[in-house]
Amino acid sequence: MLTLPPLSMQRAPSGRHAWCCRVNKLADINLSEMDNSDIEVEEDESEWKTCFVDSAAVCPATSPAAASGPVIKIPGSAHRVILHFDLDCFYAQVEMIRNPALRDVPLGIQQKYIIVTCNYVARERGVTKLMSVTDAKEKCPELVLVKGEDLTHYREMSYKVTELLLSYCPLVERLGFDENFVDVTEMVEQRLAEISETDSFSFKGNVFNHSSADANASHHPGLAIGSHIAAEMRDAIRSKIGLTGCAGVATNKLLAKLVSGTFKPNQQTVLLQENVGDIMGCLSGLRKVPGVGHQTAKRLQALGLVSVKDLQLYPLGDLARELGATTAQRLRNLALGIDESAVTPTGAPQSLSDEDSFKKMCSVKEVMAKIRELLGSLVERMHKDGRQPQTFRLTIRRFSATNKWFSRESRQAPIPGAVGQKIVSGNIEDAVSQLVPLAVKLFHKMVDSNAAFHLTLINVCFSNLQSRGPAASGKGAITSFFTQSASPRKSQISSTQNQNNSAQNAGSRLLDHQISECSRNVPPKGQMTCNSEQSEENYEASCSTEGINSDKTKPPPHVDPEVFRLLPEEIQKELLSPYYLNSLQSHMSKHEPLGNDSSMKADRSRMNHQQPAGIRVINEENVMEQEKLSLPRSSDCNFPGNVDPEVFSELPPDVQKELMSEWKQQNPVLKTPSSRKTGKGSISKSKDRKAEGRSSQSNNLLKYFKPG
DNA sequence: CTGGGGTCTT
DNA sequence: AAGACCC
Repeated sequence: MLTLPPLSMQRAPSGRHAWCCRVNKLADINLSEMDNSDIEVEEDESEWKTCFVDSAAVCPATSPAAASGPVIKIPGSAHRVILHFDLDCFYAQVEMIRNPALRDVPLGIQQKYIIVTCNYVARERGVTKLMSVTDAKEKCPELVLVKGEDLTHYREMSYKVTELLLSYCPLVERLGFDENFVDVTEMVEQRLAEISETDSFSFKGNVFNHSSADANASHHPGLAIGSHIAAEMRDAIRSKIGLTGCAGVATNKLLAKLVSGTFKPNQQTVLLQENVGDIMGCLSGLRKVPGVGHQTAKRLQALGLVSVKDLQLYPLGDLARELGATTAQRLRNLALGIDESAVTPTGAPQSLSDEDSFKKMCSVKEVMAKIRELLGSLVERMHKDGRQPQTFRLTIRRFSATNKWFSRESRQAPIPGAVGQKIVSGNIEDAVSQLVPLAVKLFHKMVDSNAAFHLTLINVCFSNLQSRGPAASGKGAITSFFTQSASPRKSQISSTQNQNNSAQNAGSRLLDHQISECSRNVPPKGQMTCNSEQSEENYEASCSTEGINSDKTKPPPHVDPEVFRLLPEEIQKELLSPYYLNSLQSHMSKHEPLGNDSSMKADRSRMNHQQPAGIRVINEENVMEQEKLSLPRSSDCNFPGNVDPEVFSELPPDVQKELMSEWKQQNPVLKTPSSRKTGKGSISKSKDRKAEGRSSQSNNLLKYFKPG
């Protein structure tokens, strides 16, 4: 079934600024062997030249006729504006926020024997990602190490970033903890419609392979506006959360991701269609293409393909014979910079797992102890999530001299309902006690404990996560908003993504609505002159969410939720005050002593701006004029509650001020009652499973978006 | 002496 | 259940 965007997507009758970009894109690539599939794509991509702004009216009539193959394509899908955000040395940044004294020292985040990431001070001294501790200490003896095996803080900060992005736009897809894709096509169209003809376009940040002289933004209005949106979002991430990162602006996920890494750190870059060939050609090898992993690269190398150009020029038929038609086409498209994949809202996670690796474990006793330990933290996380896991999986890695770094084995089993309910209700101890024997049973399906064994990793995982039924007590408008049943999933074909879809987007749509109310006074264009203090005031006056959220306040971790709910709102608020939480925190924990440096100066942004080799670019302006650009958009983004007051005092005054202003609002958090759709009697085929899962989980997602 | 997570497909 | 991919 093909679901088209509703015609009610009211678009101002502005034909004037339609995106009449010149589309030379693939012409830049010197392809001697263009075949039919390329032509099809070509037609599709060029279509948007001619039918843009009034696409809602044009699409239904034209798209079936235009389709040359079995796949129906909507012209609107060709002119997407996709952003990719990539936080700078994410774990290191989180640790530097937790302890600002780390900002000025070379810092490495250590997991076992590996430096998984490091700050830029350390990079200046030759430390790199995924370097062994030994090598790193050799390169940089003063390197300060922080253990990073516990991902809790990183996970929390990661979801704050995703939530902030969701407050602008519902189409946010996570990739790992530190990257997000955002499809801002609709936002761009909205702003385009509001633009007056006297306005001129400009790019924010870098433009790949262009200098300021020749990057003409008026030829690329969509990307130009996208670059301003990206700048606003990056600035929000910095001012509200305290993290810096890069962004890429392009017409698909592949290109957005590739271009976001061309200026690092803390910069952003636009890729124009005319430079697609350039950026693909710049890649040093096929492995650099996202989607081409180790195995695929090896198979391609066996065919004599090592560069992106090799793959572009390799006959598609030959490739299909080796890898299958689908994979062949996909890989070739990737090599050409073509990627039609949609930005799929990630929603709440599909699984939660906890693992530990070690040199040697050979006794059942040790195994049981480790399983119990892992289960303890996993069950607690699962409880906080609120959903009930239906499946448990145990994974091990055995030591073996040959092939030791790969190959894990796993066994899984259903979780008895009673155990699942204990997790949900918070009976952690009992749940763990009942899960341990289950895990041991699975363990013995893999390992004969009579014989000798040698494990190097154990992983425990909950999956098939199901939401509870609606909360017993009526909670008002928001709850009913969330408890709508899932609507039929839109067809995959529609990659112009319909945001007015259903409960699936309920949470972010609510936020989105608040935001558009907020931003009505904000000039749609990037060159705004609004002063941030005034913006904050406007925001507080017009966009408070207190009334909506006030009965969903979540108690601090040390307070019984039942008791907390009974307290007067004033008291609740006081308990939630960051100062209260902080004072508690400072009594309960202290910072790790810092190896050598005691200069507590919190000097942010001494990042050096490096240029990518062999790429001609310009730094059009200093991208972030931070103080001026901040837009009052996010409705409920709170700085982490577990900030030490001392740490806070080290922050730069401007950041402190912004944080204070955030905290003052201290938006109580949506506690999400969840909806459980009726099974609908389907043995969900994996395509549907994804859709169903996402829609039922959208409300749970909010759980990850609350202040610690 | 290559983490501790995740995703989706086969 | 394994294997591919991503960070």
